[in-house]
Amino acid sequence: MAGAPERRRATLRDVAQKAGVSTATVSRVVNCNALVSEGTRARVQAAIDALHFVPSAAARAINSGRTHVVGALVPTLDNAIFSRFLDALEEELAGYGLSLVVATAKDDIDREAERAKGLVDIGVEGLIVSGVTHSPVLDALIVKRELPVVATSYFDPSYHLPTIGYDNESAARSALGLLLENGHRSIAVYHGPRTGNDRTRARLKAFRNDPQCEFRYCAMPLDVSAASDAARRDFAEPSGTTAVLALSDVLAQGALFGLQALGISVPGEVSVVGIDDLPSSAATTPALTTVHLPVREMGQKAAAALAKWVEDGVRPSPERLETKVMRASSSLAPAASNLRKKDSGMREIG
Amino acid sequence: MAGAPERRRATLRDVAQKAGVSTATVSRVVNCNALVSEGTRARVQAAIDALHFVPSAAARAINSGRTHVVGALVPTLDNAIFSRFLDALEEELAGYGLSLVVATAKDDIDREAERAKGLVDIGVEGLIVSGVTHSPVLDALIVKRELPVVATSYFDPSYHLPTIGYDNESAARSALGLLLENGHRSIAVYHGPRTGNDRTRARLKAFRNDPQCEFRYCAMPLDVSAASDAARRDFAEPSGTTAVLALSDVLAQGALFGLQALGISVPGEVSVVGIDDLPSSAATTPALTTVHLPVREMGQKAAAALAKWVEDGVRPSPERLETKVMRASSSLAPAASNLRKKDSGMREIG
DNA sequence: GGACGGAATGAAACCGGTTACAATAGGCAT
DNA sequence: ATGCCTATTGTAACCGGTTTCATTCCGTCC
Repeated sequence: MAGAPERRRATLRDVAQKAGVSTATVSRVVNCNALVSEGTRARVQAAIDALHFVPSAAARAINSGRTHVVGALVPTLDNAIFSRFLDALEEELAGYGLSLVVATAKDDIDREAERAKGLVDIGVEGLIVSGVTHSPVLDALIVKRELPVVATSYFDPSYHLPTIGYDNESAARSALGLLLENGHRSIAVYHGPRTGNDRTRARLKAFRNDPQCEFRYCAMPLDVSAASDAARRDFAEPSGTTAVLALSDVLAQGALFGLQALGISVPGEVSVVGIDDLPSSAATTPALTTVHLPVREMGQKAAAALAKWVEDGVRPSPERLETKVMRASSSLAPAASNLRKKDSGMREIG
Repeated sequence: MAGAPERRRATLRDVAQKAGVSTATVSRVVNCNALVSEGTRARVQAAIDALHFVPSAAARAINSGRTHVVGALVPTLDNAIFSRFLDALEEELAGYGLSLVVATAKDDIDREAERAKGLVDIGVEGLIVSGVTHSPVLDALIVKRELPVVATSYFDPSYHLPTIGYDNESAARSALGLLLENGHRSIAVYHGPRTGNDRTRARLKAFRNDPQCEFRYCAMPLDVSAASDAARRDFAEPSGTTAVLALSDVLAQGALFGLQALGISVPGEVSVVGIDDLPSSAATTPALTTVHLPVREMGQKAAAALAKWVEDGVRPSPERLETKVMRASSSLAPAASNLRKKDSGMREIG
């Protein structure tokens, strides 16, 4: 048999030897440095091709001190709102020559810290995180490494990391305001898990105890089916509740579908309002009344801010992004009609 | 003024000097090597803490020859089916100690190749790609680097890379079969862009020219609103079309919503069938009849296969994952009733 | 004809870790 | 006291590139 087919990948020295030049020259060729004669360049290039030489990223990184990789920690990828954010983030980061490593925290700050540790271990130069509630372990890591970190989906200029996001409480208040203006006084509030998710907690803060308004809070997994089931349960019997305010569109859509399954008219009998403005929320019938969260813009801004921090050492300022009510009278109607209906009889009899 | 506050990050040698030991000893402490006495370990640890020392990922990578990073190239993140896949992929990869870099190809093979180049430049040890149609540039890169690459969302054992996925044509045929069994003969086929997307092209192959069955193909952006608009346009006037077969659930949901907006009963008047089985497809009213694509399972299998290839050099075998019809009679009903309706008069008159 | 300047190239240090191997010291049996 | 073994630590080579600086070779100019 012939000798072993040489499994180790070719190095710069292999190429240099084969081309009969020094490693410095090969390095120059690889980096398109002009200071190489045409003949030499050709000879080196031939050696490179023959040996299938590809420079080692690690060796380069060790010299430049740069890895050109940043990380993003999101609660989950399995939710359109985060994947949309990441889509914009990735796109924009690529424009800055940065690659994006993703890791999911699953609403668990310990897991988040652990994953962050993993990202630092592979050499990320910066981090994007969601919200402002994190493990002390993560905070320590950030300080120790002097790691550029931008917090998103939240706006809080007093936070120790720059935040680029929206005001969650105010978004929820916008949604609530719509319902109150329309005379709704008995409202079911559908929301995802509170633990490990400060965005949800912030949104819940919008519901001050209001003596003239009754809120029924329903926690559920962040999942269309869960909200659909909840609506079917909650509205199977007439309850006097005239509206569902869902703290995220996934749940609002679920509620809408659940109500439709019961044959309850939206917004004729029950109004539904969401927060997020997913792409699909504009297309449901009726289209969902919701509060738009500018997640694409947030992805772009966060990418730009982190890139500048990583490249130029400029720590970004917090940025507040505006939310906006969408389709204010689509899956939302005045409560009056509903009250009338409630007076006139029970649904299962009528 | 005092001397410059020393901006460079501390290195192993800094720590060694401060602790009065050799770099080898510090390295041992960092790597929890047992061969260090308790006293020395404490002294070194103190120095590490004092200097905020964090080892360089690049320097480690250069020694181990491993970066523990793999890349995934997906068409887009802004579609629940891919983000769901990535969610499973990331989770499973983490279990193997691998981090995931994502890049979006946007259905453009040149952009895909360019992004792949970027991933290799940062040192990924392996790659996940979607489909089997790629740029020669990418193929060359794979060969040159002997890069482990797994192709997903597609099953083709004859392809030069191992594929882990489902048979797209067969999935489409399952969906079509349902409609045919139910007597539908005039079917609108809603699908996303054909260019740059071989999954869509494969699904379209299911529609052989069938003399007794009439297909109307409608290409549109992969987006709920686009399909909703299309349905509103297509079904505004009675057309004899009794069903919509959407090649992805995003479009099926859009069609469903569009039909509902027109007041057309689904499946009473028009049936709708999709492919994907998104989480939300189970919750719509009516729930969507669709063909389940096991994307979570695909994520897990792809992660396991790539991990094994990267770690142990074992090239995986192709794996075919089974698709499955879901809710066969939910948004789908026999065409007979519809034909009757069609005979009895035009909708806008009746 | 000798000094000068620029282009092409090479030698070697260096980046920040890991690790094979050598060296030293202390404990214990003989 | 001598010899051997082990535990601990240090020395230095090495990983695969980049980069500084020196060197060589030419063509020119005076």
